[in-house]
Amino acid sequence: MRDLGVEGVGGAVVANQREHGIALGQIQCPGVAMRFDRNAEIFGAGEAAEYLYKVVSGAVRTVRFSADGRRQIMAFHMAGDTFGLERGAQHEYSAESVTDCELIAVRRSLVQRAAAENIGAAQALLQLSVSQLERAQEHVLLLGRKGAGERVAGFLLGLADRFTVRGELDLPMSRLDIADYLALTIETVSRAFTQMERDHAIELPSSRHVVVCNRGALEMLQAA
Amino acid sequence: MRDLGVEGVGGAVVANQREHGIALGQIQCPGVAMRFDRNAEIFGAGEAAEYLYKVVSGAVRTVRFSADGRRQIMAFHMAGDTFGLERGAQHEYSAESVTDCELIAVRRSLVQRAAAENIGAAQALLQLSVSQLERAQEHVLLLGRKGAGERVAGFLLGLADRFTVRGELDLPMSRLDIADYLALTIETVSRAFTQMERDHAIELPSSRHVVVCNRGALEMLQAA
DNA sequence: CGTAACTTTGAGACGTGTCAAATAGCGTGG
DNA sequence: CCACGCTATTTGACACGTCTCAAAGTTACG
Repeated sequence: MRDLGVEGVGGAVVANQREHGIALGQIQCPGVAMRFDRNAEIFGAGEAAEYLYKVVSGAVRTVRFSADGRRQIMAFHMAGDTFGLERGAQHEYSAESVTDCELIAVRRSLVQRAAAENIGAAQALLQLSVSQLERAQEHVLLLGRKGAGERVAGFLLGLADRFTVRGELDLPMSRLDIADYLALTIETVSRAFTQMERDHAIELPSSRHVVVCNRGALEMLQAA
Repeated sequence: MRDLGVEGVGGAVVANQREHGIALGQIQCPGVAMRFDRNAEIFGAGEAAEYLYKVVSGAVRTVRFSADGRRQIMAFHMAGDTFGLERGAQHEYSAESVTDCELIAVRRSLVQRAAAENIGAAQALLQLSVSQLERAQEHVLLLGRKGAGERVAGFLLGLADRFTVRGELDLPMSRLDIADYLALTIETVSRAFTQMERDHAIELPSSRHVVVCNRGALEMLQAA
């Protein structure tokens, strides 16, 4: 199996925490601040699902492995995003840090109590779940009905919408992470970047730094 | 664009209804029974999302179209399944009957009120949403990390787990529906069925009737 | 019995994966 | 500050799987 270089070390609980919890509607669920180095395992598939997490800084990926070990990244979670929602008592997927990152972890029991006692909290939780469902459906459409170039263009547009600073975008994740999210190989992802550069849709001052110079061209490429 | 033969006719409200609503926890949300012919549109993407639906009999597919008209079936919903959950006020996808079917439609406002007044109902709704999220993630894994034969085998196993009667399975959907769910072509799906028959994993007395004679072999094929 | 829709089968084209190698980038230690 | 080594990325040539196009076969239904 491919060595993914994920460290087995746990995250350090940060003593001097400024962030206090996760807001669910009006309710603030108190939580613990944690810090992880890049490529650390936050939780693994099969472990007890004890916490709901919110990203304070950095980036996190949620990952599933198929029976024979092929890796599929389900989602990237950036600052402000929440992850760790589960139906049962165990995690169905694992979560790993993409970069060094800070998280807030709230005990699931607290979340459940908040939802049981406060309508707004319950609604916020439902909202969270349904919007993740929508993102997953978008992902299905991407994988099912788009070619390699279209997937990469769509991926960049999705990131650009949320994180572009003056037309510039810093990718926290490697080509391998992008490939495993888009169900391609690193070679194909790399070729797609190169092609988009040739088409003057983007510029690549460095491999992790993207300048979107022609959004329209990207949207054309995204097509599908 | 491919002609999918979906009729524009609405569903008839059944006067003499025996099913009365959808259960959410302890709460029974009263609804209206409806009937649709096969390949009828139940709702379209972009329409106002007024109802939550439950399948009483028959089968329903939820569908999204990519910008250039390629069709992706997100899920099949069989008797007992619920669909129509949305984040916003509009449907993000459309729903069509696969076969003649009977549904219960409950006004969203009633569902929301039930969830606001009753903890159990809110929890049931969340449960519904998270389990659909889990199914969508499984779908992502299927599309992202499996080959044609593996997808078809996985599809059959998923159906077989829920609807096998004495090792026999009746497929309500056409090869085209299966192809559009698995992101393959009808030709590739057909070849996969033929191959599984050659491998003595299944028998095909008719194209819609599957006898699973070697579940282990199917699980091998599903591999991935 | 005839017709239309659905399914199966075949041959060849195309896109992405695989394998191999060159290049660029980055942190570490001298 | 530079040299080194390691990792990440890019590029190329070729293989393989699925799609496309075409046609034959099957089933359902009037």
